[in-house]
Amino acid sequence: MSKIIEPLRGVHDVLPAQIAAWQHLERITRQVFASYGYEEFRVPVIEQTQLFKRSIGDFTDIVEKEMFSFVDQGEDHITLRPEATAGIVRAVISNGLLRDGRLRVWCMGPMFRRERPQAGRYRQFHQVDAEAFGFEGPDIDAEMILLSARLLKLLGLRGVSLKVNSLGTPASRAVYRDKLTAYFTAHAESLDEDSKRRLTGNPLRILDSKNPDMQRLIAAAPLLIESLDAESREHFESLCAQLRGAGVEYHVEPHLVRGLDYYTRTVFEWTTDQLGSQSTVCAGGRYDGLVAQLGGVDTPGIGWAMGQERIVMLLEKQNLEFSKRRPQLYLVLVGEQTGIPGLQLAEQLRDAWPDLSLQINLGGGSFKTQFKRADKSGAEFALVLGDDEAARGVVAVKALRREMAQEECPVERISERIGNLLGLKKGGERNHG
RNA sequence: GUGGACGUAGCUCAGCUGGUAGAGCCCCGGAUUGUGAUUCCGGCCGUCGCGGGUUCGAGUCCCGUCGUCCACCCCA
Repeated sequence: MSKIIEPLRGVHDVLPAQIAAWQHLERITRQVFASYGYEEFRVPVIEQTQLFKRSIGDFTDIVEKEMFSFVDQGEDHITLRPEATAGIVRAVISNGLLRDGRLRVWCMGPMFRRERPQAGRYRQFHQVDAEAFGFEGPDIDAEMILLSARLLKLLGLRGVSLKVNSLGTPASRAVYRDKLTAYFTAHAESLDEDSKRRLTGNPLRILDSKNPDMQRLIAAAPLLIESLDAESREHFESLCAQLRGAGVEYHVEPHLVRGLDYYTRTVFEWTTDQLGSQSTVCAGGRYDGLVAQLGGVDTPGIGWAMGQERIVMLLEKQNLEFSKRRPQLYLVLVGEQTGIPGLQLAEQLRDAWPDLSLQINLGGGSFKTQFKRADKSGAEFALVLGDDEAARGVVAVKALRREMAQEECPVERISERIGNLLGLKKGGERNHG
């Protein structure tokens, strides 16, 4: 026996027992995006390293130390995407999708960051991602937030709250940044180590510090919202008015800063207090300069990302139950001559009822053994085909979890009988998936 | 990247101050002829994360390493 191979650090398997929560999330996601008229978009998980450096920012933690980057045999510099926006913007430009001027899309898939793992923070993790291009006004900001709110609500989650803020235009943010740098420099002796480091790199991040000793200093710092240019202020106020109009609760959080360089004006974040320090479940913002920065026609953009693992953790924590897909029928086959008739019976039933789930006993076994398996499968009914039934052209039907006497049914009438017993509909469900 | 806790059967865990491992669940089989979930009986399962060291002897002590988790950093 050779040594078993362990999974890489920070990556996880989603086991069959956990899949119901994931499928619930995926189903609701598709449903909600469809209800807002967003189209699904699928883009590669690998891109040129340069793409992320240019979009996320050279001096962000993500680019500086968290990317899985490598040089392939053709000497291309490749990176596993650490987030979705950059790739989507690239794809939108590459495919000329902005010729229509406007675009609303979403995607779902794995992201990769080489961080120190923790519950709710993994090296391969998954995000649901929404992006919209070509909308100048705050109406799209409101729609994006409403969409995320609806998604969280339909997932059944409780205890998430919304924070919003505006970072202004790059120009007004630069003015604020200078003010802030001056303020913190004047109080440099009270800064902790992390904040001293951030003072030169990204002083806005100091505002985000969790250090209790810093809170006094931060509270007295100049507010970004006071440095906003008039247009950004108006944009933000309009957004807030729309949120109120739509009945969405929010808090203006003047210290809310996103870590990626490309954000402008609106930023927002949904958080929970149920996941320890990994409290953000969904976050995003506007990135008006990014498309131009990546070589496209200057087009405003906005987007958000939702951490699927974090959502699933919340679903599990809140004990939300999802209907498990289990077989409705288990076909017990005992005897020398029942193999082929059994297959034919199963296929006949599947032909008749596309939505039927039927598990066939494979590998033989005594009646007792097979009934044990039937029970464990979760099936509603066991169908029994033994030599005796096969010879007489009948199938025995036994209810496994409801009061009903065992009965026999001629093979030619079994489809109809099963359809009645399980309440199946011809042609199957529509709207599935 | 920094600090800390933990790591024993598939799962949940027990194993006192060092003497070469246990329970429950799960799984498999049986309780007279072709019928499950209960009950009873029996059975399988571990290089005690990995590698070194101390010792006559280590799951138990020491060092290293890998992994998980917590906080920070950062972020979804």
